[in-house]
Amino acid sequence: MAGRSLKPIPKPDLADFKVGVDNAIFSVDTAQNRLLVLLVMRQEDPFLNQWSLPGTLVRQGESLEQAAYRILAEKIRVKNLYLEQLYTFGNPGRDPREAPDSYGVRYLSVSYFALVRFEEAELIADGVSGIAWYPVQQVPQLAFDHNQILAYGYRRLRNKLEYSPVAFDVLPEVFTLSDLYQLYTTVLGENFADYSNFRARLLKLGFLCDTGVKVSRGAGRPASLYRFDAEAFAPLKDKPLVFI
Amino acid sequence: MAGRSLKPIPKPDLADFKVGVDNAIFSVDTAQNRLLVLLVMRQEDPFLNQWSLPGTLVRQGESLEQAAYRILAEKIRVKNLYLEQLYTFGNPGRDPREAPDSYGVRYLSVSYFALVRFEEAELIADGVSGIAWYPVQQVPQLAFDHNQILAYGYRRLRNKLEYSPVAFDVLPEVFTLSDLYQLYTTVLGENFADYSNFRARLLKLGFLCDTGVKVSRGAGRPASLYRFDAEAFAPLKDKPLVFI
DNA sequence: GCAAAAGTGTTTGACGTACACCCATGG
DNA sequence: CCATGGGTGTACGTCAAACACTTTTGC
Repeated sequence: MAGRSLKPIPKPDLADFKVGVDNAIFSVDTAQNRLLVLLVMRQEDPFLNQWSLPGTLVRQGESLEQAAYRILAEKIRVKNLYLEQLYTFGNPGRDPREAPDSYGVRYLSVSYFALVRFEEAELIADGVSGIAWYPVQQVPQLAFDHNQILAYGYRRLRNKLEYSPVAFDVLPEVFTLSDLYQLYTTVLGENFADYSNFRARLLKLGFLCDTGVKVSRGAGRPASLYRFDAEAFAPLKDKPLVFI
Repeated sequence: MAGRSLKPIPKPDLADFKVGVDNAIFSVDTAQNRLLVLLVMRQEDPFLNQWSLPGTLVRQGESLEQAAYRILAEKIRVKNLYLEQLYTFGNPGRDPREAPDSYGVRYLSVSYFALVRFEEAELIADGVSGIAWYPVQQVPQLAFDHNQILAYGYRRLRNKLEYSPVAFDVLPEVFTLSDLYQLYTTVLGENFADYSNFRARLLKLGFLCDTGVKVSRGAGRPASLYRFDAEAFAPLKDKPLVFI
């Protein structure tokens, strides 16, 4: 009825989108007890010369996750990492490139959250663009709504640590229980069990096996090196766990 | 260097997107102890005449959440509900409308998760389209990747129940503790504390207040009607809670 | 009175919390 | 030998699990 032509009635005013992927990439510098997030200096408009989360626009034939891995690989070289989707921000007007009359293309951002091993993460500086680890407590004003994305990622990181074994994706193959404890305190603060109880709980879970090898770091009794036993952990997967 | 023209170097092959919002809308039929999800019969290609989650494409000037509320309001009339973003699916090829040569527009889906009160939810049947509550255990093959979205939403629902007060968004103003317990068992199965312990734990949390009013349903001792006290709950917000 | 549903209480064991204390090394 | 960090043990309180039992209704 009252169609404009022979073709089916056109959909009312659908928005056209470009889709971006923005990564909140965290790492833990246990030596300095700092939780870091990777920021890059924008090389183009909008927000030229302002810090932002590393991001990219999704290309033809590329999945969202592929885009997330691509942007990550462009910025750092890393062997071990944990990555998962975070949240999707798509309010109209969130990107200045959208025409002010709200006509034209919109920019949607699918954010990803990543945790990488600080010691092995090698930043790829191309000599032009700025790129740096920032302590999460000291990040400046970021481009777009990236501060919001970062806050979201930070919250997710803290939750993940409490009930999933992400820490082991980012620790070396072998590590001391102090290393593990320090990672937790750096991310979560001091507001949880002391080392003694943390140690007892983790060991009782049964997926950390003592390699027997001792390592001495400066003064004090040498620590045992432990290994995360993926097989022993498998049955606990998807079970409600408490690492706190 | 080697730019094609005076204009800045064009971005390599960015994908163009339409963005859809798909809702996994759940409700609990406590009378029959069934967890239901809302399905609609598709009226157009692709997947004509196949069941799917209610969805829509995002319009100009419309936020993702607005689109989620719009599609929900088109299908059911409901006063109380809980809604949150679920996950974003954007793999190339997830929608048959995408040209097979992977050139042309892509269809991305931002999924939302909703919980509504079954008794007050009034389905809007326009006489043409099919719309129905399906027990989650009996949903048929759905259009697109909607079975995957549903599985994702179902998992989220179970998690939410355990550590957040979503149940009270979907219970009547006053309710018996049995009502509450039945809602939990319907969603989570029987694999948690018995009624006695459930009751004791919830009451100790202190945000359920006894109205004093009794209600009798058939045989058996009449039950007290309780009310969720939002003020008493406020300090517990964002704290790790266990409703199990 | 009896079945059915609501509500109370009690026992037990597991576990988190907060400590005190022993062990092994470097300087 | 002592400071430093690693590692072990214990005492206490809290709470989840299981279950027995009482109360109040309909029939």
